[in-house]
Amino acid sequence: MNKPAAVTVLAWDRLMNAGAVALRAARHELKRAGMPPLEWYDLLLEIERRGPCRPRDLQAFLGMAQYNVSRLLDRMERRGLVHVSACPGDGRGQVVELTDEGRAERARMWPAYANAIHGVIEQKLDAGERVALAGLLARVA
Amino acid sequence: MNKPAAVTVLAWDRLMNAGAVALRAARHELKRAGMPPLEWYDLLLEIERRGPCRPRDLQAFLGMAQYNVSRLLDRMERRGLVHVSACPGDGRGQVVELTDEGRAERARMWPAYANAIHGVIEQKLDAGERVALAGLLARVA
DNA sequence: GAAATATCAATGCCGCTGCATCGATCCGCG
DNA sequence: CGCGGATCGATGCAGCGGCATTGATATTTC
Repeated sequence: MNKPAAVTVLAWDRLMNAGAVALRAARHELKRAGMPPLEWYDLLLEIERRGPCRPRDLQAFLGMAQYNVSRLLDRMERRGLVHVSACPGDGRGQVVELTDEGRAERARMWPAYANAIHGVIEQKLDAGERVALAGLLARVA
Repeated sequence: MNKPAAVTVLAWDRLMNAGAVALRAARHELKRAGMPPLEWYDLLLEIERRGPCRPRDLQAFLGMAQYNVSRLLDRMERRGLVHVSACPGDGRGQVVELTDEGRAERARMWPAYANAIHGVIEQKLDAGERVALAGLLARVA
């Protein structure tokens, strides 16, 4: 069994904590602005960046569970943010693409999201620290 | 509106990512070992450290929602890990304390939890980096 | 080319979370 | 003391997430 050093546990605790704080902040800002849940943003942005893509790819890129992608897409399609169609060349699969409204909604969400990012990162760390943090966290994930 | 700098967004992304990775690892290890959910550990540890305490304090210390504390305690009491009794001096309140079984369960959970910590932090960062990371994250949260 | 295997996505079931609200108790102020 | 407001914790309801399984199609194997 691995008995982690004290500093390891400290870093872990702070990571869990900072992660929770960041999550809460993002959700709070989005809710405050009357926007959809945080997960929608990630999905919308991913599709916007990659163009039309398949659910199983979104699943892989975003690290989501298969059934969550399935249901999330379902909800988002019902609100007209994405369009899901059969995949040419693979009868099992689908292709997901953004609607104009989806693109617009993503853009509307950004300011609220940005507020959270600003409050959690920009307001608390100077430029050098941000670089250092990004570097260290890159090695973790 | 605050338009965060690119490095700010990068740090944010990596924080969200690392946080998710850590969470997944911890939950995975606990599940693999047939242990209770991650949240139970935090609650058990908090009570173990502070001694008997009141739900509303646990709520504050752990940053949980009131109703989640309430229901979590309820589940844990039913499994015999904590004991909840009326609070002397405040007819509304309660006092929560660990049972022996609660203490034992917390101890049993630790190795699985430690595996996750080891895999996410210790295996990926050297001692100096761990200190640096802990320092930076402390400023965030 | 037929049968076994793997991949893709959906879904029924249950437990947990978020939200709003409630009942009970406590506290402050006149 | 008595009333109004605050605090503590529980809970009904609805929505989301985890798990296991299914149905459909594609791919591999012989």
